[in-house]
Amino acid sequence: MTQEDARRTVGYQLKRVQAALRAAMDGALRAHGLTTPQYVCLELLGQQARLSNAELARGAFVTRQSMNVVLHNLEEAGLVERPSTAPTGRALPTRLTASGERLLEAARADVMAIERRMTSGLDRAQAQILMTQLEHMSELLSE
Amino acid sequence: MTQEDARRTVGYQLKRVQAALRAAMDGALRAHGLTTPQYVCLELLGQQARLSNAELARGAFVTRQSMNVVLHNLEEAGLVERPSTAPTGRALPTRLTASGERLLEAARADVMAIERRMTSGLDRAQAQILMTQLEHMSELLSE
DNA sequence: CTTTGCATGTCAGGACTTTGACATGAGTGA
DNA sequence: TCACTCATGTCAAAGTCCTGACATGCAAAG
Repeated sequence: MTQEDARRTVGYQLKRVQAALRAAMDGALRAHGLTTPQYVCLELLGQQARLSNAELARGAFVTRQSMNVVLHNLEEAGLVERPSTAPTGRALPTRLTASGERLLEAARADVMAIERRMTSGLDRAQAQILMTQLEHMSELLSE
Repeated sequence: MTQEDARRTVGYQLKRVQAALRAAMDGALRAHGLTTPQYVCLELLGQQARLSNAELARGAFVTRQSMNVVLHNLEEAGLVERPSTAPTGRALPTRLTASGERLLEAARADVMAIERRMTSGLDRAQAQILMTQLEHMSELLSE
């Protein structure tokens, strides 16, 4: 067994790419005053408004508690708004503010550039296959 | 733009798989009394002994400080050993103990099973291509 | 109607990780 | 020889995140 063997697993390379991606995103988002979890939260809200804290947490793969502090920070910055009282149940549906939408659009441009750079070695068909494979792998692990 | 668009990026699916993988590994390793970072550390040492703390940190994609506490915990558990004084420079080359090797082998079996389950939708050739693509993506992000 | 289960928001506490900083040792070039 | 650079280990402090727990509100089964 050579020294390379453990690094030659899909799991290890997955972690390596994810670490590099996270670092790249942190760097790019710093210019916008955002952290990566904050950006993910804005992105989720940009695609579907009225998401609750718990739904956002699942979408960002963090706990409700972690998303809660992210949400509070975004609210203090005036980027999102939540009703002070729940319209139904306990869920507080969150929305982007106007400045939140503007910041999201600006930040998204930089993040998309990173995504394109990361996948610049793949053509569109390959990228599509890769994404399908990744989706399948998630499902295989969750069952 | 539909609500699915942001989730349909390679970056998002990457994070999703990595989260599922981390959860699966945490669950499997708990039976061995190990955390995922601890296992990664043991695995790196199993393939190449005499690695320094800084080298292990880079291999596990964490900071030196984080790896340092991992190493101290492993040392307390008698799974690794470090010289109290540096043979050259400041680096303290770490080695697995006999019980560390035994635990690594037992834990590795479970982790490999997870890796196989994750990639069970791919044949050997596809898995190889996937790993090569991931390696390339890391390099594109780091440059 | 009651009760049971389930999901949500929230609090407290602890564990883990990082940022920033500093001193030490090795190698390099002037 | 000497200053400079680089990498390493280590300390302090802060931030981040999670585990565990609890109360509230809705829905479904009894």
